[in-house]
Amino acid sequence: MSGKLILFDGHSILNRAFYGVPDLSTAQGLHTNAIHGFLNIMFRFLEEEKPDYIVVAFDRKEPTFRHKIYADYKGTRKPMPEELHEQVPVMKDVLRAMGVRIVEQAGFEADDILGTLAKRAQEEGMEVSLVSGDRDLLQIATDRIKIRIPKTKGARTEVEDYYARDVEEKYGVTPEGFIDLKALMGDTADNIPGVPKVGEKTAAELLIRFGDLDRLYEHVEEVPKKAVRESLMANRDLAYLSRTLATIRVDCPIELDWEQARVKDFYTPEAYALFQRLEFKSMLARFGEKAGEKGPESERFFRISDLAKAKEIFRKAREAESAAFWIPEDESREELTALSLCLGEGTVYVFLSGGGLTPRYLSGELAALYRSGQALSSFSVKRAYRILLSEEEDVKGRGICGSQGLFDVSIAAYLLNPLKNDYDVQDVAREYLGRMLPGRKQLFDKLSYAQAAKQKTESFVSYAGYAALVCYAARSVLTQKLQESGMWELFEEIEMPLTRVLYEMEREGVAVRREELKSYGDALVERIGELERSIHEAAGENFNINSPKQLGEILFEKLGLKGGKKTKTGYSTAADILERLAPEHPIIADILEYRGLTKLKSTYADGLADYIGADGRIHTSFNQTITATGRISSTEPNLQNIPMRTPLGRQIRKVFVPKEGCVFTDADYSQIELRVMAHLSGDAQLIEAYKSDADIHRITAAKVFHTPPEEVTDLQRRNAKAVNFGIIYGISSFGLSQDLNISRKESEAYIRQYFETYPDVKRYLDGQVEQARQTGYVTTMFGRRRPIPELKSGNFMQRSFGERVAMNSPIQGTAADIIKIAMIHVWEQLKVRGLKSRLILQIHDELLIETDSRETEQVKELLIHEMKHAADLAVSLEVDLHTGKNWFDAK
DNA sequence: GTTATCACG
DNA sequence: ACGTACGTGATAACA
Repeated sequence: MSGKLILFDGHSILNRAFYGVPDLSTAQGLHTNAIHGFLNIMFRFLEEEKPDYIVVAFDRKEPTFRHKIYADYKGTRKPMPEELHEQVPVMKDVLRAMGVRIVEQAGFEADDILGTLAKRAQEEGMEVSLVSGDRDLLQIATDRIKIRIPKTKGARTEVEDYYARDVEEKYGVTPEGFIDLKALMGDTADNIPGVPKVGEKTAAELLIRFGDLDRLYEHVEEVPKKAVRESLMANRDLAYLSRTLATIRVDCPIELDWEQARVKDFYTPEAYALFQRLEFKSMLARFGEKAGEKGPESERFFRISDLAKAKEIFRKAREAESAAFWIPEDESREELTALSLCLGEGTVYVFLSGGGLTPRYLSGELAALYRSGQALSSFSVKRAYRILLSEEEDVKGRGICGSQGLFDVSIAAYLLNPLKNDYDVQDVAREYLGRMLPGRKQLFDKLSYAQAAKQKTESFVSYAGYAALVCYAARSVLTQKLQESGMWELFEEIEMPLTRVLYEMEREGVAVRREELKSYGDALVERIGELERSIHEAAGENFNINSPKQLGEILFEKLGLKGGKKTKTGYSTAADILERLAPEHPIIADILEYRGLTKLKSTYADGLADYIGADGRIHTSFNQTITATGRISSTEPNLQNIPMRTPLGRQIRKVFVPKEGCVFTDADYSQIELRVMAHLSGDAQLIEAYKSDADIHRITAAKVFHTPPEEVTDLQRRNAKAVNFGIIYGISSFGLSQDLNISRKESEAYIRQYFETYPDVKRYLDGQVEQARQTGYVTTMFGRRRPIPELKSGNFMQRSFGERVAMNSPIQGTAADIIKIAMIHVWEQLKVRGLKSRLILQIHDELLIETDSRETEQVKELLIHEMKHAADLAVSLEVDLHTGKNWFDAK
């Protein structure tokens, strides 16, 4: 019999993967990193070797024959961490689902099973590879049994291969010699005793001189060192016992027909379902490749370029129950070179411009379909508005912000699990439709998306078709899940209307004075140069101050400042560390100033300039599916982190200006998160504090420090403020002590006193953690969920993080919900009142309106009103409003 | 592509 | 004993 057998040491590879792969877990909180790592290793070897047979061996938890002869065998071994332990049965399920033969046998270890199978296969004429994470198995290497040990070297994994001759070459002993070596020196990992006084060196010397254990004992008198000789003679039984323990058995009574181990198609429906449950995205892609070859996805998409046919289809579309569409992503024009439309499962049309169809016609038909009131589902409705709204801005009869009946698949998927990175076609298809679609890479092969779109290849048609199909099919599934989880109203009344608001905010953009931005940057350059010279002089050499590595070496080695290591790569040079060091050396102050100025220059002065469009305005993107808590984020550029806290940085806001005839109106919520917490906790003291309409930090300081409010010192107020923030972040005494630069003890006292002052706040926060433990998630006032898988972790750090998140997310999330509601109401009011003023930016608790000078009073009134009344809380929502001729003045 | 740092709420 | 504040995005350095 010939053929190739590959054997895997189950626990050893799983163990290696567990410690080598960063923590991963599913939304349900099941850890999966070891399984993922195992499969990666396994696939890698399978691809390389293309074996005919495969077996994975596992240990059983019952004692083995070794325990019978030596009770302490493996006695020193620590139990497996829970995060790994829970993965073992799942790993076995995965292998079974893939049709991989698992062998385990009571009374024997995986090593014995592997040894037995390897020898048996060799005798039958097979070639054998044995993959294991540890070196114990080297003893069974021969010239036809190759032991393969994956090693993680830096980021890559390398494999060490050992035939018998490689073992001799590297270790100077034969594979059998390995057994005797262990018998003499013992093994702490397995708790094999060995002979006292004999370590690795001595054992190797003895074996080189005498050959093997038997011959060593025949000539034991010839051992030169007295101590060793006597120990050997006194511990003869122990040596032989150790040898037995160390010997891998090759005669286990295993019943295995090789046919049961034959490599078959791993990509079974069972494996698919399991991978999906484990959220193994990249693994599922393997099914996609297979699917591409075999083509079980046999949908046919109708390719349309004929005007008469197109007209007929759009007529049908208006009468269909509902429709889903997809449009190309990177077209900024208000016309369409391609459009796909799904009117029911199996009815997908892909329109391509050219022939009788013009881009103008396609976009017009889609807009008309929207205006007809047809329910439409799509990915990124926000992006689609440029087409949907191309003919007229106001759409009557479609509810708030014209979004009624529109369904954004990505947003729905985001609400159901906001922790994911992507909500694209493949993700949704996999997650909610149980279908693996070919990814772009597979579909377009070497072509980029843009090239494929331009050439309108067959694969482009199928990509477009799938996208519409998925939108259509996902709508009902996602709707049901949103309803079941109590998030339908959140979706329908907040998130969907918001798409329109954000679309128009992005389209409006904000005007930026290019020349002023330039001169702001130029002014920085001079001072940066001065600082650079001064720093290099103080250091005594030129180096790159921007490199934390080089800077750390200069500060902590050359200049000998004490800072120690803080990051895994070297010294930390973060600002808070340097600030503590400032009195030690004048260079520190310069470095901090240099850092601040270069940040302003590169990120803001230079960075923003690249985004000023031909219209003199910056159009950021507001993303609605990024954050875990429900906030929106801003990218390209990020306009939510424009400097504010330092006087110089703040100056940059002067370049953000309203257009001719306008002023800026800027309104921000006063301590919205603290007020939300007062409401959610129902704490009478905190609510009362807010009703008194005074400085909350001062009142808190008075209560916490038992001082009359008017006698509260600045320091006390500052500390109380830090505690207030800490509470919202999911307080920890360590964090607070760091922030205030005080001792752990003092911060603990602050926290204790805070909770004594506001007892229901404590009850509330504890309740959130408890609820998260019970259900796996927390919710905001408006039903938004955040799953917290970290709470199930066995890792203290992860679990603590989960607890803090459980406390913070409902607060941050509710505040995010409230300002979203305010934005929708403000947008609507501007619209119904027929005002020219426009909402242009949102910065979490702040709204900026480019206000027509004749409308300032109206805008002021409506903005304050809508923000204050966006939600009905136990405390009032207060708003600070300013106007100005630029963003600096309006804050 | 990842890491360290720092800008904002 | 563990080693921390919550949520983001952009840049430069370095692998």
